[in-house]
Amino acid sequence: MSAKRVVADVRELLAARAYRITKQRLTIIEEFAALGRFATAKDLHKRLARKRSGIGLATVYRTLETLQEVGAASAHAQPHGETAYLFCQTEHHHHAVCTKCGKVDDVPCRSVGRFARALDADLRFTMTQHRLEFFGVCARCS
Amino acid sequence: MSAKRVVADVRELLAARAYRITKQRLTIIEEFAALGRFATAKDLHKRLARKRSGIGLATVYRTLETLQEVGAASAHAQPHGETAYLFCQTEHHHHAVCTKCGKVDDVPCRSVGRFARALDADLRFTMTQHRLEFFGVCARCS
DNA sequence: GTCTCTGCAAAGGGTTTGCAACGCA
DNA sequence: TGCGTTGCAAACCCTTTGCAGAGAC
Repeated sequence: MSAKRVVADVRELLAARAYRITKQRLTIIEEFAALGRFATAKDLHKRLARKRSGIGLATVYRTLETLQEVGAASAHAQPHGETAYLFCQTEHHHHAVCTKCGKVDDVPCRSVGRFARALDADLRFTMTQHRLEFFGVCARCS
Repeated sequence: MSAKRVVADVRELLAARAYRITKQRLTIIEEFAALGRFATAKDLHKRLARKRSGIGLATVYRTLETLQEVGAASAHAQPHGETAYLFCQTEHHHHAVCTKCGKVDDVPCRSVGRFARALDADLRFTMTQHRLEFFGVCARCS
């Protein structure tokens, strides 16, 4: 998917919820979408600063929040307190994170039914939600 | 496993790494192990305060850190910044969290091989680590 | 023109750290 | 007795908020 296409898609998501299309939001979305990996608000802010965008850190935070709201980003709290964000527009799925280059692939959600059945049988636990994360080495790095 | 047994086990883990067995650490371990669910440092601190233990919040944090180090606790960063800790001594496994009562069951790590093979086939991604979390309703709550 | 959004700086909240007193080994 | 541990308070760091001016629609 081209960068232009991605920006256009998110633009629609924003418009659909009556969010305004501002220069700052477009700039952030462009940078964020092109990244293809987890980034903290500070990471993004630093990258935007290099381009002399003049966008404030608070705006980055507010935009990331908005993107989550319209379903174009997901947030992942990290052990030491910072939150890592990932640009992702697709339905429910999981992530395969390359531990070498940091790139994140989407993993469709399959085979979870097996777990659900095993849980019900073993613990009489009825699963309603799940979260899976995979870490390893991607094709390019191996 | 009895409470005494659990405390004795952790005592050994601490001693093995030359950590000192202090009154505060034992008190925290007892409270934490009996809980059987996620707790933040503040949660534990509040519970300990009720028992007039006089243990400081910083000590709770330091003890939780130590427990992670010896493999008796795991930390889970939460969306809004707080970290939830779970007392757990067993090998690599996963958690089934009851969304009604908050109790956490351990889930042995099975069937992950399937995911690994699928990832390798689809994305040429070599999985080295994974993290699975399940949410739902436990036996007692259903 | 209205009402949302932005940038700045200050406030907020969780966690860590410095230090003197304490207490386990 | 020596050195790890504790309690307190201050420091830290990430994130959120208040507000006045700017900008989208």
